[in-house]
Amino acid sequence: MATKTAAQRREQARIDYDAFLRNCPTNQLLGRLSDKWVSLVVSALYAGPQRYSDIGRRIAGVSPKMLTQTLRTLERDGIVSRTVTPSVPVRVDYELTPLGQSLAGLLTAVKEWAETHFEEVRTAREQYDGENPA
Amino acid sequence: MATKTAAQRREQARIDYDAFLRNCPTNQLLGRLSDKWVSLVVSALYAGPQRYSDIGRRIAGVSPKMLTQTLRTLERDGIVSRTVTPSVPVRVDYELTPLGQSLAGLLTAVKEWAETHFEEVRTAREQYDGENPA
DNA sequence: CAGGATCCCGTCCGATACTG
DNA sequence: CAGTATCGGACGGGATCCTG
Repeated sequence: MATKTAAQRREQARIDYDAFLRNCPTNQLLGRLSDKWVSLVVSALYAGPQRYSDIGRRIAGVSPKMLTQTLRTLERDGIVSRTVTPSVPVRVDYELTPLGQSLAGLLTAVKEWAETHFEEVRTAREQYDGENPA
Repeated sequence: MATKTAAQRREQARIDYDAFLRNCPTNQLLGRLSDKWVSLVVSALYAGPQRYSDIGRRIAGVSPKMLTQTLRTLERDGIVSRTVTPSVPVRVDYELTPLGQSLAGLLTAVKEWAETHFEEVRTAREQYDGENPA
């Protein structure tokens, strides 16, 4: 049979739609920006250009792996730029691009919100947990 | 032996420090806010109070599970409030709390940044991929 | 309508060890 | 100093089915 059933057509539509969603560009990008390490790295660089290890020292608890990984994707996305100075030992500096600058203010604001409103969130949690016994 | 070796002391310090980091409150909170679904839900509610299924319809590709899970944690954190109207069928409305309102502007700004600057990021990626062969 | 429960697979990421 | 490589456990989150 060359014709498809309604169920088959619906299934195909669902597959197409899912593929579209996975490729949905802006959602993908938002997913990238919605990353704890991205926020922290970009906020750190907001203070000015810095070396790899300086960034690592500024951000508590980041592993070399995540730091490199985050910096690489940010470089690929045109948000940070990477400059290698071939001395001994090697020196690598990172800084925000103009595009990155435009983002940094926003992410830093979110980070600062987390810092300033943490107490309110904490008390909200306690109240919620009190009202909703385990 | 009651005394500890230097290595043991260092190890203990590392464990304590790790525990501190895991509990580091603001970083934890930032991790929560740095969530794709949180951004989308809060941005959606920024337009005003809405029903569960309305939010689901506004956000492309969200599963009931993630929607509920996200709304629950946001409610627990005092960012959204949940109102049940016991009719038939049941009706549940969500809206931002004042605390949530103060956050929503920031997250919406990030979401809009992703939408407006997507093209720049895309071309940056293409250039990067061209310069850095696989 | 607004979810809860369960299964389960992919990926994230921390720990560890090695290199130019 | 600034990474790279690999392993393995944890967990996010989609699919599916069920309920008040």
